[in-house]
Amino acid sequence: MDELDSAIVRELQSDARQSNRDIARKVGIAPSTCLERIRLLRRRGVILGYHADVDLPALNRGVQAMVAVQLRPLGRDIVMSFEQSVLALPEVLSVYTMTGSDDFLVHVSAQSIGHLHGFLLDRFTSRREVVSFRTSIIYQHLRKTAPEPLPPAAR
Amino acid sequence: MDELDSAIVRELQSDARQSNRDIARKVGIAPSTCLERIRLLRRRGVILGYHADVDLPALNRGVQAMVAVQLRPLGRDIVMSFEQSVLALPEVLSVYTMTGSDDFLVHVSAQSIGHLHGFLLDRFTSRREVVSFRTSIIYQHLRKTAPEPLPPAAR
DNA sequence: TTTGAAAATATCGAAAT
DNA sequence: ATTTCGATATTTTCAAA
Repeated sequence: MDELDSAIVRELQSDARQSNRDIARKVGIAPSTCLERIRLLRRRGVILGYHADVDLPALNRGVQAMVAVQLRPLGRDIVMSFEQSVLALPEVLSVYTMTGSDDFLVHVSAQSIGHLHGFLLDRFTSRREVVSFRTSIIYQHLRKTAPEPLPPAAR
Repeated sequence: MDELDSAIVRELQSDARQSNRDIARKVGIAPSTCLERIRLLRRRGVILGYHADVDLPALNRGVQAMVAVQLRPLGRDIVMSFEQSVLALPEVLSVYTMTGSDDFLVHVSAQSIGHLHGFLLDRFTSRREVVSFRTSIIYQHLRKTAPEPLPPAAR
């Protein structure tokens, strides 16, 4: 993971669909070298995948919310089964498992406030392991598409 | 946004770097048609971009946290300036602006717990508009890379 | 939407730096 | 280790049907 790898990763973060040739030119190496570097980054698990970022309203998902969930008892099986089954629901975008008074944050999106409400009533109130949940509507979600490597040593 | 567009979007969500030709074959149309559809999806703003998904530990970002922030007063200028300046910090991955007792959730990652602590002390305690913030360490973040379109009508 | 042809690109091996 | 070159396969791209 040298400076070259970082530069390649940065390019693929900002536009994953540009040609290998363009990336090679921008970072200043031969296309064959670039191709091999990208393959290694993929194989080493540095690059996990390439995904189109899609406008949520265009997918009929105009309303976003964050649901803070408390689960009891907090056994391994119950936690893992909750994570997996919740992530499998169409409305769910991601699941954060965390410390603190809430055990999970579930990022969801739905067609409307009404659909969101129905979804929560159907999928969360019915779960016996869910002790409580609080829902916050998301006005805006700003995401950084190309997080940079952080410096290793000093501060 | 017909069934064909959905199929193309789904392919680009799951692997944004596969060739137009492969996508065309999978969804059962000619490559030229597929190319034109992709261009239109891009121009219409359905597809916002293509981004490599990078392993956070490989970027020296082994520790993730969610910071719930309260801001006062909640004027437009203060809110927007907070969102932008926070997102510009290297450690910040995304900012959720929301309803509820917390005004923002800031998703951050850092080299270590120590770095995270230092970052929070330096960048949040010093802000006069930040009334309070609570930090939760994220054990795991499961993200759905290909959210599907939700059905338009019934429930 | 498709076909077909030209241009651009990806891919690989081998040799060179 | 990386690069350059060359040769081939694949892909993109666009004009025309």
